[in-house]
Amino acid sequence: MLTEKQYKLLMFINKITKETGCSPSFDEMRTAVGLKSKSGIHALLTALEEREFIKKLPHKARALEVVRLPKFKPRAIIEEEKKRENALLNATVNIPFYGKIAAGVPIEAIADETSFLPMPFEMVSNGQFYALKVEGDSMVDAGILDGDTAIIRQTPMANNGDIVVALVDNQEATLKKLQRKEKEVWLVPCNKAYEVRKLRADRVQIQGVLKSIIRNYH
Amino acid sequence: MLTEKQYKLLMFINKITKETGCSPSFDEMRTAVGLKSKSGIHALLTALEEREFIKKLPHKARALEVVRLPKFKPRAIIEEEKKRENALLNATVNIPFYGKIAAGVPIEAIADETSFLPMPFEMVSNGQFYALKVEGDSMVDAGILDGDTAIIRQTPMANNGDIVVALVDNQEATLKKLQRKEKEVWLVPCNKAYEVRKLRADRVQIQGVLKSIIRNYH
DNA sequence: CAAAAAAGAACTAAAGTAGAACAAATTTTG
DNA sequence: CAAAATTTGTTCTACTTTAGTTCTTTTTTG
Repeated sequence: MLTEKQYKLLMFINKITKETGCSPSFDEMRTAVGLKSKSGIHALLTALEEREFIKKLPHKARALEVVRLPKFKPRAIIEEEKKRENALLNATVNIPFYGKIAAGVPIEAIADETSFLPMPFEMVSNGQFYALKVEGDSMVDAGILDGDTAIIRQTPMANNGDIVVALVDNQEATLKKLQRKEKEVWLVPCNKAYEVRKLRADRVQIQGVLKSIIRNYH
Repeated sequence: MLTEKQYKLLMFINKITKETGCSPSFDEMRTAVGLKSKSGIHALLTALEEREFIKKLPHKARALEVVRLPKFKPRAIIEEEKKRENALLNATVNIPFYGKIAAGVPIEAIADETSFLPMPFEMVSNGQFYALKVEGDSMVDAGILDGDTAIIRQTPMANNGDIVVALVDNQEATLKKLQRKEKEVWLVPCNKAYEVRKLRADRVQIQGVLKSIIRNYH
């Protein structure tokens, strides 16, 4: 069919002739296409004529005729097709499964050697999510058991009362209820057998907020 | 008719020309079809021209034109498309969402007015599943909280210790731990505040076994 | 192992860009 | 109206970039 420049020129000629009833001059075309010399236009016109998109009367001024245009789909249709394709692709989203939490390793450190967990698109459409396997019983009173899968929204923003993934001293990641007290951060377990950890705020980094718990039996 | 590669290339050319009005270059086609060398494209184009699917001006850049499209897809393409479609369909399965349990209504009775819950295919591939919203706190010690979503495998077969959906007297459906004792069925809550219900076996009907618990925060 | 497909490299050609000289057409004007 | 002026189109050269062709070698595959 055409090269980019040929296409651009053809569309310009078509537009001008439709609008004004007469062909553009070489200099007008030169400007429109963005060249500094007319010779380029001449070459382009020759190419267009060779491909039978225009006809021109040689040695006549402003004597071009658009014979045909490349047939293409309207933008709207193309975009609609893309949307539909996306809707299908979005049926599930694979979120990274980072392994166990409370394993004493920052989450970034294990971010590569991951498997993936397919999640329904609706559940994880807004934001970055990842999954962790819960280890230990420190949250049983919140209905979070050893072996449960936690779906975490990756964000440093959390409110008091949220259950969060907290990284302490860049070392140890745990899932706890968040409670900020002045310059301290309290990591509150949901199990009377455990104690609240009260830490200086700068020692704690929030790596995400609990969005869902999934537990599989058998 | 056409080989897989020829078909793929033809469709690519068609798509690009329709979308942009310009022909793709050899390198673009090379990438699209998945070759590492342009010579292969040349061969494919020659074949396509021989079969009169395209016209090309030799020794001109981006001067291809699609003359016609094939009526039939190569078998390989059909199979590939099916595979991809299946992969997407399998990505999630919609399982029926029957509403609340412990609502005192047999599950069949509400089986029609349902919404659906998309579940990753892997989780619900073997068997018939449905979802229920858990109501009440009778199972909190098993980490099942009020408002949790229970994914149930529809089956009358359950083992001692399984958490099941039990229908009592064809009336009242509850989620409890199962314990069979001789001719009795015990429905064991997981909350010290509740009492075990000991029922004659014929009064109890198992409607499913708990497969998963899903809980969403916020 | 032979035919087909693909890769790779070398080569050739076209496209794009620019500038200038020139020729033909068109318009202006004396 | 005809010469002059001006606009417009053509052609040539030169150079860079992009693209297409062809041939040989390698790999794949039936």
